[in-house]
Amino acid sequence: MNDIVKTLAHAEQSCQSHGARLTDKRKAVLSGLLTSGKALSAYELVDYCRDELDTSIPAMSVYRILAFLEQENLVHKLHVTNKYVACSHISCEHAHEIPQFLICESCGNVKEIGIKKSLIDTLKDNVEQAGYHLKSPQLELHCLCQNCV
Amino acid sequence: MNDIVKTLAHAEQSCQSHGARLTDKRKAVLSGLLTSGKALSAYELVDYCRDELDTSIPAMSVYRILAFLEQENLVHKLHVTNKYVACSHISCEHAHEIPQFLICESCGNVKEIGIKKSLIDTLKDNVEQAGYHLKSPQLELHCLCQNCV
DNA sequence: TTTCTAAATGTTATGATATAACACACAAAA
DNA sequence: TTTTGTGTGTTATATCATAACATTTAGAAA
Ligand SMILES: [Zn+2]
Ligand SMILES: [Zn+2]
Ligand SMILES: [Zn+2]
Ligand SMILES: [Zn+2]
Repeated sequence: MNDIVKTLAHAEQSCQSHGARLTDKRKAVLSGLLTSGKALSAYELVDYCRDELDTSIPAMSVYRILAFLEQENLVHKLHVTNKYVACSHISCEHAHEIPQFLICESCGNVKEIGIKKSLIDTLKDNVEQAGYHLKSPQLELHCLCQNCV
Repeated sequence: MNDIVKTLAHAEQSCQSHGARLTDKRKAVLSGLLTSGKALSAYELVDYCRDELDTSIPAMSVYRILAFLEQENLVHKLHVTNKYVACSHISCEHAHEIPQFLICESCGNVKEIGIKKSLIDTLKDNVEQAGYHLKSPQLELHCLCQNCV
């Protein structure tokens, strides 16, 4: 059983644990993201499912499926690029925290990291000092990955 | 002479200082952003120029003008919302640094802040530890402003 | 099993954001 | 005045996303 199959099994487990259903189509979309290892647009996922899995899913459905997967914390949306990535912690036991992303500007690879809480706290302080309240410290940082530096 | 007119004069000065031209149309777009005080989309700026300034500028031109204004550091693009804001430091003398933004999720107001360099350095360290290289530390944070908390 | 219901998916239309390609206008330089 | 480059207009099209309504399907209730 390869990693992706294992991860999909974990994802299914996680959904079932609170009565949500990871259907075949939802699995197809999630596996597309897991396989590519990078961020893909909804329409790129339509293409992937058609070309690689021989599964036709209209764009509208892909958007709905992505919304479901986001809710389940199996997928995250990158707002800066309007693309979607599989969560890196699907197989982890710990509760999911607010994620931070390093996005390679050159090749599109994305790494989901946990930034030290102390740094986030300092950031929060900075924001409060400016008279605002930080709602979601999801950072999406423009980077270069090791291969592309 | 009100604040916006002053700021526009500063902007014109700044352009002239290196041979760039702040044309009437470019001024119209910039003044739209300055007047609104919040982030606007390109198409919202088309509407603003038509309705408030009686100046018809096609969307294509607004995009080109925004690209010009960004290059001049007079405007910044918020990637998370695909909107544009006037720079808060147009009238400042200091060189422009990479900006950070607090975006109110509720009312759309945007505050451009300078986050402490030490914090950004720590962030950079975190990113390097993850094997990536931070290219642009422009942060765009989802917040609530004082009015909306 | 059959019927009912809610969830999931399909279909069609449309809106919103953005860029490409080429034409035209106009101001500064030669 | 002619030339040249910059700015702007026009049209077409790509890309991202949602609304509204129809149909299918899975699971619960009868
Ligand atoms: Zn995650
Ligand atoms: Zn890369
Ligand atoms: Zn600025
Ligand atoms: Zn607000």
